[in-house]
Amino acid sequence: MALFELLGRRWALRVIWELRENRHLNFRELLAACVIAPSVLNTRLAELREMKLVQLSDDGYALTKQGAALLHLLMPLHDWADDWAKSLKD
Amino acid sequence: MALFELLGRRWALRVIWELRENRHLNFRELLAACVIAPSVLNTRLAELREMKLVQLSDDGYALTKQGAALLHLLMPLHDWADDWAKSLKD
DNA sequence: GTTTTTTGCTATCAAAACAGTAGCGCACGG
DNA sequence: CCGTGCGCTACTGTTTTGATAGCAAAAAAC
Repeated sequence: MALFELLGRRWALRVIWELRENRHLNFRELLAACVIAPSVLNTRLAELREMKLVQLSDDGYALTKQGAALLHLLMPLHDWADDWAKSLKD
Repeated sequence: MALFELLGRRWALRVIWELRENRHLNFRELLAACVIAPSVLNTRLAELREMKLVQLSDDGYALTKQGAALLHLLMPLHDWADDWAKSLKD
């Protein structure tokens, strides 16, 4: 389960999420979107690039084909999180 | 996205994974299954219990209904990880 | 063609999280 | 009592993260 090791790092999921819908964000936009320290963002981006989930193109960072596929699987999780958050309030 | 904060912690996903298929594992079994420090496992379990994803019953730790629902969404991710791991070797 | 701005990224250092090992307190069976 | 198994804590050292400042290079503006 190398995936758990990758996703079980702070901001990994968040970065992928911010690049949803084929968004292209540059370093500083990602920085602002996540509200994260640049040093951490940089190491996380390096890992995600190493893993071929994210790539840096001319107009900013974006998901690779595989990254997009992963995000696609993550979407239902997002809906679940809403219900879950609601149920926690009880 | 409070979910990202929860899952973006080491071993959180792994613990949920180890409790798949309605398994009931006690503290030491989880310890052995994950190969993790007891202090970390304990804080992770505390968080997961707080989040109502895991519960401690008479015969060990197990997923709550919501935890099981989350795991269910995580399963396809597991399959994807296989393909992904293969494609990384190229 | 030299300032100015923008961009990806690094340096530094403090705080928090994690890892590894030992062991405690409690319940239960004998 | 005494051992066993349980959930869990204490302690110490390492790694990761957080926060701020700033650099080098390229593009833009003047």
